[in-house]
Amino acid sequence: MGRPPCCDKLGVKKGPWTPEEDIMLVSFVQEHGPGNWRTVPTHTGLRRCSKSCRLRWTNYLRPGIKRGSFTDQEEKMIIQLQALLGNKWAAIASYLPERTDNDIKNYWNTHLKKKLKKLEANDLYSSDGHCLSSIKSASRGQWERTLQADINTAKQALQNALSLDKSSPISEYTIKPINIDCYPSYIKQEAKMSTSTYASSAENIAKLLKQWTRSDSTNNSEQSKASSSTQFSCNTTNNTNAMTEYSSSFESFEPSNSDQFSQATTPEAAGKFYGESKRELDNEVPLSVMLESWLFDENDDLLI
DNA sequence: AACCACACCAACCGCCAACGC
DNA sequence: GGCGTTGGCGGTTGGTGTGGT
Repeated sequence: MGRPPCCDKLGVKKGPWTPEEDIMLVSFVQEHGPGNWRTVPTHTGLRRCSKSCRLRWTNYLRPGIKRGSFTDQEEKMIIQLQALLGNKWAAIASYLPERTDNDIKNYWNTHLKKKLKKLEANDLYSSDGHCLSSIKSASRGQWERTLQADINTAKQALQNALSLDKSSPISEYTIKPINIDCYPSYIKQEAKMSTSTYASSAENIAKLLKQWTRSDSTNNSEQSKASSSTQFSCNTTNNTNAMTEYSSSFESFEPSNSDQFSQATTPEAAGKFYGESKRELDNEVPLSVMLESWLFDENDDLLI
């Protein structure tokens, strides 16, 4: 039983997003801010359900998203947090501000699960077939040192993440040199057509968006063919910059109908803009505090 | 070159909690 | 308090890319 799926309506498009749709969605968020997803399809003319729009934004288009492979530090942090929190991907993602819960979940399911299984298998039996439990006691000191090292790594990672949380995201996403190579090809095309300093300001984005929507159908179809979501990816470092630059252009944008962007000058408001949940913003016995104290406290108890 | 198997990840689905009326 | 709507979350799926044979 239950509520019928929101996407069962006739005429609602499914499947991969096209560059045109992306731009329409980005354009909407620029004007109205992220939220009010219900109104997105009607406002933009997108034939997508509100849920799909929200997902596309939070998992792909939202500024500040880091793509590409996970670093060792991120990996360790995910492992630690997963052990602590379970499959609470959203909670885990809140400690990795540049990663989405979907990304973390995917990474866990495709990489870490296997990796841990392997490690577990290696740990359970030594080369001569002895069970780890017997070894554990024998090499307890070594095991403890490893654990301590892991905790320190997690501490460091968490400290970094929390310092990101505590400082204003705005400062994190301040303007960096534009590296146009990292934008999706369809964006690059527009950029080359119009100006060499693409996305140096929100005005430019607005102009480009207008150009895009005005461009003839032939042009559009060519761009569609030449573009796909995978073209968002380039090397990891550059990609981070790309999204960072993308976000910086957002921040300088002053929407006419909403003040969500301009309000995002406080960490809280900015946090909200970057997709943090209300729960985290309220900071009422937040998970972050619990986790922080857990990791930052002396670990004497653990190492008896 | 063609086929297959596997890996990866974007997107979907269904459930649930929060919220407003 | 009941009900409908919306947003958020976690699990799962299916399309696409890639490597091996």
